[in-house]
Amino acid sequence: MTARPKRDASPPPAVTAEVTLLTIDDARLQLLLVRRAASPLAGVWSLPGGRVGARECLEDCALRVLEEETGVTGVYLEQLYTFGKPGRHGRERVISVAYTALAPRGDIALRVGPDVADTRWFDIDALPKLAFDHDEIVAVAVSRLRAKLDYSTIALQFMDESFTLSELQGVYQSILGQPLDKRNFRKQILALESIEPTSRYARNGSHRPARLFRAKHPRRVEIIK
Amino acid sequence: MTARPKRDASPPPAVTAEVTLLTIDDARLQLLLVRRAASPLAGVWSLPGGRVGARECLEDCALRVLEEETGVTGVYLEQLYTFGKPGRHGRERVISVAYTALAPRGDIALRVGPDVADTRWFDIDALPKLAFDHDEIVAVAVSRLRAKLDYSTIALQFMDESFTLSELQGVYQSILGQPLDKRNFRKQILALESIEPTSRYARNGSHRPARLFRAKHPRRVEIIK
DNA sequence: GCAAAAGTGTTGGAGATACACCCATGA
DNA sequence: TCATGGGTGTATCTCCAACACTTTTGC
Repeated sequence: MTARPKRDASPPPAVTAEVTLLTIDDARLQLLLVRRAASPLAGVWSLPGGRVGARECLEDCALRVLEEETGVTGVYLEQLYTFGKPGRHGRERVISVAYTALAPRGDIALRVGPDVADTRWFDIDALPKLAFDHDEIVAVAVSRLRAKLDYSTIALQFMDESFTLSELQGVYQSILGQPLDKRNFRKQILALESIEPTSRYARNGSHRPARLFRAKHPRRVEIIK
Repeated sequence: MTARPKRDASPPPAVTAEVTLLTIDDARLQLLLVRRAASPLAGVWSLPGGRVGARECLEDCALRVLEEETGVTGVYLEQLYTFGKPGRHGRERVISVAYTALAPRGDIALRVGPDVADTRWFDIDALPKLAFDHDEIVAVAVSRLRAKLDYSTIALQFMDESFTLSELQGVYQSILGQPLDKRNFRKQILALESIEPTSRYARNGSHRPARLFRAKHPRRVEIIK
C-alpha cells in the first residue's frame, strides 16, 4: 500500500535513552529532573537523557547520561517503553527508549552536570511543566511501578541495605496512596521469603527498637504470584 | 566517567520495527516468518521488519512492514521491547523496536513480499534457525504472552468475530501448554464480562451444537485482577 | 442407539481480610 | 510514667480447585 522507502533514503532518526529516576523521601514518591541548559527548550525541566553512543548498549547509555547529568550511580534500572511519534521532540526526529530507575533516597548525592542548569527532586504530584512528551513518559513509569508492586518485589529497590518492616510498609503506602494493615502486610511480605531478619535493630526514638531486615537478593526483582 | 560523545559525533544507529506475529492453528501456537531475499543473511528466516520511515510512528512502521513483506493486515499490535546491543545485527548498528502481533488464524491470507524469498507459519516449538537475535525476541514475546493470559483478555485477539467457549479454552490450553477444567474455565471467563453470547450456534459435527460468543470490545485488551 | 462434544453446580480448602492489645524504649 | 511506634494471632469470609453426569446432535 504505502510506498516503501528505499534503504537509507532518509536520514535515520536520533536515538536517545531517557531515565525516570524515582525514589521515596518523606513518604512521598519523588522524581529526579534536570533543567535544560542548552537549546531546544533551554530552561525547561526534563528527564535526564541523551543520545546513544555508537558502541554503547541502551542500558549503558541510560546509566551514563544519568551519571553525567546528575551524578547518580548504582541505581536499579529497567526498560520501560520506547516513544517514537514524529513531532514528539520538536522538528528533529527523536526516538527515545525510556528507562525506569529506582533507588533508596539515602544513597543519592546530586551533582549538576556540565550541560545542565539544575538538578532537583520533585514530588510526583507537583511536577513542573516538562519538556516534550516527558510528562507522558513519567505517567507510564508511575503506573507501571504501581502495577508491579502487586506481583513483584520491586519495592525493595527503594530500600537501603537494611530496613525495618515499617519503613517497607511506608514505601508501599506511598506508592499505592493508601494505608495497609500492619499485621497482614508483615505476614504477606515475610511469606515471600525475599527478605530476612538481621540481628540488628534500629533505635529511632523514644520507643521500642525495630528489627532490621535485608533483601536476600538485593539487585534482583522477583516476580511473585 | 565515560567521555561524553559530542552531539552528532557518530552516525546515529538505524532504527527498525520487528513484528512477532503469533496465531493459533490446529491447537498449536504458530509464528509467521519470512525468508530473507537480500543480504545480509540472505536465505535465513527472520521476523518481518524494516526501517522506520522519516515521518512514520513506530507502530505504523510495524504494520507497514508486516503488510509489505507478508500481506497481513488488521492484526492486534502491542509494543514488546527494544533491542539495541551493539553487534546484535552484524556490523551495522541497528536498534529494533519489537512488536507483538496477534490474529485469529482464519483471517490470514499470506503474500510473499517483493524483498522476501518466502513467507510461512512455523510451529513455535519447531522454529528454524533465525537471523540475528530474533530467537531472543520470539522468546520474550511468547513469555510475555503467557504471562498476559493470566491478567488480561489478550487471548480474545486470537478469536474470530464469534467463537465457542471450547475454542477459546483450546486457545488458552495451547498457549499455556496444559489442560484446563471445562467448568471452571467457563465460570472464570464469563465472570470477566468481556464476552457475551450471541443467538447463534456452531454446528460442527455429530454432536450438540455449541453456542457462539463474541467479544464485547473486540479490539480492546482489558487488564483484569 | 451410539458416538461425540456441549453444557451445567456443589463442596472443601486455602488464602485474604478484619481486627486489638502488649512490648520496649527515651524522655 | 507516659508517649511512641514495634510486634504479634485468630476468626471469618471469599475465591479457587476438584469433580461427573445429562443434553443435543449427526450418522
